[in-house]
Order: sequence, then structure tokens, then C-alpha cells
Amino acid sequence: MAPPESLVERLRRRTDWRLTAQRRVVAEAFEGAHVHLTAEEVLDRARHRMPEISLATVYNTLNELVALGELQPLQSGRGRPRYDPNTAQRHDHLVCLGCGAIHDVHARGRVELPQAERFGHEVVAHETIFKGYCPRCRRDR
Amino acid sequence: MAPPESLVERLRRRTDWRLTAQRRVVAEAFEGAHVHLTAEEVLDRARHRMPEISLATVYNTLNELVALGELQPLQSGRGRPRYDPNTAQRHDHLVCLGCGAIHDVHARGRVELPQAERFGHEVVAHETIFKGYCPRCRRDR
DNA sequence: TCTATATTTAGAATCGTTCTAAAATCAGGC
DNA sequence: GCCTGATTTTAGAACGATTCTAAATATAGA
Repeated sequence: MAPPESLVERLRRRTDWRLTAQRRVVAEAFEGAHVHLTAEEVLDRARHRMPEISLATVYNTLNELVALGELQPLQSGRGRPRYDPNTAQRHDHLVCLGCGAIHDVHARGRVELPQAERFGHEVVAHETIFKGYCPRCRRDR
Repeated sequence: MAPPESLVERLRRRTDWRLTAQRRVVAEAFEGAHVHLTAEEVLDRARHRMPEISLATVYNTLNELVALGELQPLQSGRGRPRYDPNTAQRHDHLVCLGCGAIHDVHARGRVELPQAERFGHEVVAHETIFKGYCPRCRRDR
């Protein structure tokens, strides 16, 4: 699978949203694969490149990116929400029930929701969450 | 499909956890199908039967039931966590992106996670989340 | 009934997030 | 290059949800 275009790259192309210095360091926090950060982790990473950035700006930016469809909020299990920059490609998630770590995965097979089970909903997407224990948490049990 | 045993019924059988009057009214809040309540909704329903029950007890009880595996916390989309009493039967969820309502459903088909995508995890469960718009929210768009 | 343990409770404390209003920055027109 | 209005950032206050604390109550078992 070709590596997806990065969040910063996608944002650079947008004309409806200014990519300021602060917004760029927030977006750059999401570089890499399997990156699903909490707001606090984004602040940590952003401060690394721009120590004076404020918490309010991090929250503002995360909320704007969600509204633009450039970040998907993930609420897996316990704890605060995490943000997934991989919005361009359909994918599934593997979450560790021990430590909460999340990997992007692609399930094999196909599922669909029969009409009788839709309760009148218009279904627009689906995602499968696999739950388990990562090597480290498996050892600690 | 046979209706699953209710939460209260399951709790009655436990010997490791006292089913006090307060805990019973909390558990009774989850009677019915497609019931996925927030803590606040549980408090409302519990007060109906026991007006003097405290918020702290509701939170205590919800957390204990999650630890016992009798409730599954759901974090669908935005908003506070909801609790699902249907832990005995594998099932999937259909969530409305407009209002956040959740239905229990059973997907048709089969998915699995290839070994190469497991990153060393021991996979113990999976769940598919279908996202869409309920009849009411579809109309409001 | 007595005693030790478990449970409940009100209210304070904490935590994550949003709000507010002032300061800083920026784009476009001169 | 400088104004000017609009946008963005910011510190700190405010807020809402949840957890904590420590005292009161209820319970099980002797």
C-alpha cells in the first residue's frame, strides 16, 4: 500500500484555511505511521518545535481540523480522545486493552449491515476495531 | 435470537459482589434493548426508583460493573461515555453521526485480522461500528 | 447484639476542555 | 512600505464531568 499523503501536505493544498506557524507544528506532530495522539501529546510534540505555543491554540487547531475532516477523533476504551490523521484511506484499528495503544490495520473480509438492521439509517461508513493485548501488556498479565 | 439475560439477572448470580438496593436500581436502569446510557441518564433513571441515590454511588457502581466485565464503556463520537449492558453476546454497533444514538446490530459477513497486521498482539475480540444518520438527523441535514 | 467490613454519601477537589477578551499577526489595498 | 480590517493566538478564567475524601450508614457473620 502506498504511504498516504501526510496531514501537513494535505493542509498545504487547502485554500480555505491558513497554515500558520502554530498550525503547522500541530500538524507536524502527526508525522509517521500509527500516530494517534491525545491533545496533551500534541502539545508536547508541538512545544518541541515551538516552545511558546499555547494549549488553547492546540485545542483550537485540533477542533478545526476535525471540522475540516482532516483529523478523525478516536474514542477507544478508557481515557481521553485521540486524533487520527489518516482520514484519506479507509482503515480499521487494533487497540491494546492493556495500554491503549492503537495501530492502523486493514481487516481481511467483508461485513455489511442488512437492511433489516439499519433502523432507517443512511449508513455512510464503517470501521472494525480489533481488541487484544500487545506483546508488552501480554507479558505483564 | 434469544433475548440475552438481563444485567440484573446476571448480577443476582454473582457471589463476589453484593447487589445492594442502590446497585440494583443502577442495574435496572439498563433494562430493555439498545440501551446505552450516559452516567447522567443512569442517575435520572435510578432516581426514578430511589430519589435519594447519590451521584457518587452511580459513578462507583458504573466503574465497578465495568471492572467486573458486566458493562462495556462505549465512546462513540463526541460526548460523554455510554455504557452497554450487552456484554454476554458478541455484537456490533450502529451510531448516528448526528445525534449520537446507538443501536445494537449484527453485521453480516466475516472479518479477520491477518497475522501480518497483528503487530504481535493477541487478539481477543472485535466489533464493527457502522456510522450513518438516523431518520430524524437525515431529515435535519 | 456486637464488631469489623463494605457501602453510601455530600461536598470538595481535580482534570480536561472551552470560553473570553485583549494582544499579535496577517493579507490586501493604497 | 504602510494602513486597516479581519484572522489568529494567547493567558487565564470558567465550565462540566468525574474522582476523591472522610464521615455516616448498612451489612454479614460471630
